[in-house]
Amino acid sequence: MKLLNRDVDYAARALVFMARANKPTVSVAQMEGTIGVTRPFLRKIMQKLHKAGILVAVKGKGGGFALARRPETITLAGLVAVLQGPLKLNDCVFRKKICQNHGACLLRHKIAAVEARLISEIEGITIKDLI
Amino acid sequence: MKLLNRDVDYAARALVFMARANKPTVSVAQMEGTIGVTRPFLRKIMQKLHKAGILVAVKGKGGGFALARRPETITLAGLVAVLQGPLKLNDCVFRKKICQNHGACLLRHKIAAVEARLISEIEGITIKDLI
DNA sequence: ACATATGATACTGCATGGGTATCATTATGT
DNA sequence: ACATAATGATACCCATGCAGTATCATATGT
Repeated sequence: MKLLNRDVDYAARALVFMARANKPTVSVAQMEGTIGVTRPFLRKIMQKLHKAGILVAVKGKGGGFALARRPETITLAGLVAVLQGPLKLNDCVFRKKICQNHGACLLRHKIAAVEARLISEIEGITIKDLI
Repeated sequence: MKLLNRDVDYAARALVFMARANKPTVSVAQMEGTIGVTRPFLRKIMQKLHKAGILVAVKGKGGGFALARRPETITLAGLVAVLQGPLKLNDCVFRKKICQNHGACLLRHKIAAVEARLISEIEGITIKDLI
């Protein structure tokens, strides 16, 4: 099981790169070498971050992306939510059925608590922490 | 992302069933209805648990499985280890390469800490807790 | 012998993640 | 105007892993 998929991993690196760059915009072409990923792949990630309001995009020659917020307000939990969807440690196999098995329900309950703590931990990690 | 796959989920239910049954052995046929899973599928899970030393198996008519240890010593972390492989939240995309990106390494470091806490939490959940 | 168990293994179908390709749109510089 | 450099949007492919099935071998109680 992976907590972070590659999108989140690359996104974190790209955002750190941008936070350090201290320029109006940074293009994907300027990052791809350092990040170590192909341009189309990184672009797809950046576009998702843009749609999510984490990045500002400037089209056209000389354009690129910029952080839409300060690094300390961009959390790992936010990146995970955008690039992986919500964390659901608690994906119950019962789904639509009514849960008759008390043991399993206790399990849900306990896992939900673990999930909540996990989320609060990754909410506490920001891009600023990674610079 | 799922913390627990179905194997672990069904395994937990089966082990709780067995702990409650208070019989020398419980066969898969006796459990399948309550657990809500087909016999061959549950058997595969039980066999893994047997190989891992969590269950004792008795072959032949009237046979079945029994817990090899007391419920309070069978942890969720143990089931995960057997049925999903080790938790690696920290699957670094750099792998063989030397990590040159400081930001990413800070990320590893922080995720490793999260992982350690997560594991200790699921080590604290036992079958006895679910009965 | 037969019915009932587990042991072991191989196979299939499907969902997901990782990654690529393509075309459209927008802005800049000459 | 035109070439260039950038993002926007989408569709697609492929490898992997999960979920589930099927089959045969082995052991045991009646």
